[in-house]
Amino acid sequence: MKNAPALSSRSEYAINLMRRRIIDGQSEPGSLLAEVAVARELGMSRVPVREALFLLERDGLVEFSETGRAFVKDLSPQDFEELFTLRLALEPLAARLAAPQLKKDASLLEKNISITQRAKSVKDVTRLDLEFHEIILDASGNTRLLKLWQSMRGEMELWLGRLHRSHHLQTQGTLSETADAHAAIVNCFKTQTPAACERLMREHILGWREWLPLL
Amino acid sequence: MKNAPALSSRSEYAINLMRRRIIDGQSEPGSLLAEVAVARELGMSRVPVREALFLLERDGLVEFSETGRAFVKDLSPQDFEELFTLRLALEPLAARLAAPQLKKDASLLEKNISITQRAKSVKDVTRLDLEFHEIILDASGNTRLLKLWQSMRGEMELWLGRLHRSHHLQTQGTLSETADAHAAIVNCFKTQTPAACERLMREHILGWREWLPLL
DNA sequence: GTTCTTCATAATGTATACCGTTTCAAGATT
DNA sequence: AATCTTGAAACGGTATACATTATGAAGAAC
Repeated sequence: MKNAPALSSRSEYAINLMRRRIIDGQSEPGSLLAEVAVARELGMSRVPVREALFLLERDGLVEFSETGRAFVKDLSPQDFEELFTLRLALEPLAARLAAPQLKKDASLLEKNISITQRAKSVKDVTRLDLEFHEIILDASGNTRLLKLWQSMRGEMELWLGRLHRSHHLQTQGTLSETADAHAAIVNCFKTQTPAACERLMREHILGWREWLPLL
Repeated sequence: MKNAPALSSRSEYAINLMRRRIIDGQSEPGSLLAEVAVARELGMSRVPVREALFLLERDGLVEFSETGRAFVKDLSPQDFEELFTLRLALEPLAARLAAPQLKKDASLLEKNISITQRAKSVKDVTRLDLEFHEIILDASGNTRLLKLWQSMRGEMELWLGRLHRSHHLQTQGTLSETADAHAAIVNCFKTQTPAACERLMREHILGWREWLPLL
């Protein structure tokens, strides 16, 4: 038809494009994502678009009405509180489970920190921060735990993106503080017990929450 | 409790049927669920079947190969351990969050217990047990917490179903013990603090784990 | 002005058809 | 016997077409 779908499959292409548009705020929260309109714009049929919308709903970036229409998710402060509550429940657990593995090999975390220290934009640091945490979830060895966390990641990116666009968070302090806090966590993994790692991660998440504008 | 698109009839029908077949063990673990075959058997086209398979994957009853073929999930003991770990993380939290609400009104829980006391089959008690817990998750007021739990429910039913079929659990003791334990939890909600409810729920989940054959 | 009705439009639900890829077993090769 | 080919059948990815329902604005009734 029109433009060649770059990535492996069309639905994957549709997912990535819509995902970015939603997180970057190009798609208005609450706006309708009609299958035909999206399909025509992306140069494909409704079928892969439909599939993409299903997967984006799983990631919390899209929500369906009772009659099956897809809308760009409009997160509320309460939604964010829910996400925070779940991070606080899942991440310290993941840190404890991952501790034995990360004590042996924390190279991925260290590499992430080293890149973070050189990062310049808030956007990059946000992404690297999430990746740091995801490395830990992955190292926990609990595939379901990882998947649950990943299912919330999109919503967190969405929330943080909107926050950055509206509030212009002060970047100077947070950039280095993020790397420092992460370095402390890595040190804990290398020298302390799993229970200690769990406690530190809990404090880290609590601190992260304190940081954000209350809105 | 509506999710995703309307699923007015056909895809919903397909979901319910396949779901039951998988949990009841009529569909062999690891067997292929080819879209054409299922569609022809259920008297519909591939489209609603395809949608049903996607949603069943979200519920952990189906898994896709890299090339997109759907198979009946084959749970391993490790899978069950993961589920247990997550229940232990999420349910005590839910109990604490739900405590204020349930202190005011525990009628749904009490009704569930009353039905459980009169239940005869292990199958019924298993279902009522899960419903009891889901009532608490629902009362927590955290919609994401509830959804995460629901996404694991299918796998738990699947595991328990296979367990019952292979081990013939002794039913006499567990039937009444389930109702008794649940009654104690309700009493805790009505008279104790949220933190106490959280601790009791943790003990309850740990006890539940002890019960099951190790396999 | 407000509420109810109507109805064209728009959107999803579903079916069918085509195409490319994967699969797997029969046959070839060593 | 074990391994490597190979090709037809099976299967999923996608497009298109049709069916059904929801939506929302314009008009009717009060």
